[in-house]
Amino acid sequence: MLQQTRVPVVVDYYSRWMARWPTVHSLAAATQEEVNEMWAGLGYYRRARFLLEGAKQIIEKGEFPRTASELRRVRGIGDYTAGAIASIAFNEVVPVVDGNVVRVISRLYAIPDNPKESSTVKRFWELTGELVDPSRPGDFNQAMMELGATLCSKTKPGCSQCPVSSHCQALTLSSQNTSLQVTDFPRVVPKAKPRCDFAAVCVVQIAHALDQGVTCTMDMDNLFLLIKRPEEGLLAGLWEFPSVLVSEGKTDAMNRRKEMDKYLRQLLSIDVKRRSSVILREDVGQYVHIFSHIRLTMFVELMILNLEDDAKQLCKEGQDSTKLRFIDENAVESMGLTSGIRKVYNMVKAFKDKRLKEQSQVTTRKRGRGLK
DNA sequence: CACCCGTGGAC
DNA sequence: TGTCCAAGGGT
Repeated sequence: MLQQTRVPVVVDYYSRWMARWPTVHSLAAATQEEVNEMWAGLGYYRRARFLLEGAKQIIEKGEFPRTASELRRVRGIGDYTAGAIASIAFNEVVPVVDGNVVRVISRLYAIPDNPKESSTVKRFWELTGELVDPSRPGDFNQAMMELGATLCSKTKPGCSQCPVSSHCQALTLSSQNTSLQVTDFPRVVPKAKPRCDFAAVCVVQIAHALDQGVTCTMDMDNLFLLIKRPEEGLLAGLWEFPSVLVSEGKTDAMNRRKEMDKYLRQLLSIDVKRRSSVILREDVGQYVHIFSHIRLTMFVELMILNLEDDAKQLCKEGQDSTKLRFIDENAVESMGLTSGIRKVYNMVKAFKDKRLKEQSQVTTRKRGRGLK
């Protein structure tokens, strides 16, 4: 959980996770779906899949791996995690190199090289390996990480209080050369700008047959259509509202609806337009979700349908419940959604609330006139 | 080696 | 408001 994720973000997830799956055995018996739901909102969802795979691997093996090289073979465990478990849990004398250690080491040895380059990474591991305290490798590794996380911070290092400042070559250099500072280490490497994607998102709500008219759109029994994303790639295997990527030049309302209609037709095996009465279809707004490598602009629309009975039946028959589900409002709010999809849902909900308020005002005014 | 894969807190 | 990046790993 802590891979590329800060402790404060993780703690609650960790508690819930460990309460539900306290042992490797119990986790190995869980389903991918359960694991996804528990992980929802934490990001880097492959970690959840790998953790489940890893647990199964270990059960298959029959014993928990106790050395870094054995741990390294488990799914989702790389050099860092293998070293951390081996040293902290089993006292193996091996180093760990995470983002914090990279900062500490690159300053201690005044390493000007690109910290992402493999040769430099190799050097970090070698240098840290020379320093590990053989009697307390776990404590040493945690101390190195803690030093990097606190005193030896990225922008404001507390060199005056640092217990190893007398060994720090970056500090020495900075005192000799005014143009060079401790914070120049590790070298900053420019990263690629995120690409821009555009998506049409349609929150499809199936109204009850009895519920005619917009006044019923807040009915708790109304169903939302959710789709399971492909098992590979971005947000793999997670649930979302029907979405289609559109090219940058075709983000206008007409093109978006055209693409969405095509998608829904294929998805539900029916022609939505012909087999339903559209109670409401309206643009809700757009939301820009920032991933680490993608800037995704989502154009959100709300569509409330009243399907003909036979079309509803077709939907049920045509739907593969492992890829497509109709879920009521309560369940949507309690289920595991990605943070972007949750944002979209809240947007739509606010939109409906506003609509309902406007409508009740209209009703009140009408009633007022009637009484006169 | 370059790129893919989320999220939110800090500054 | 924008930028950075965290207890990284896989392909």
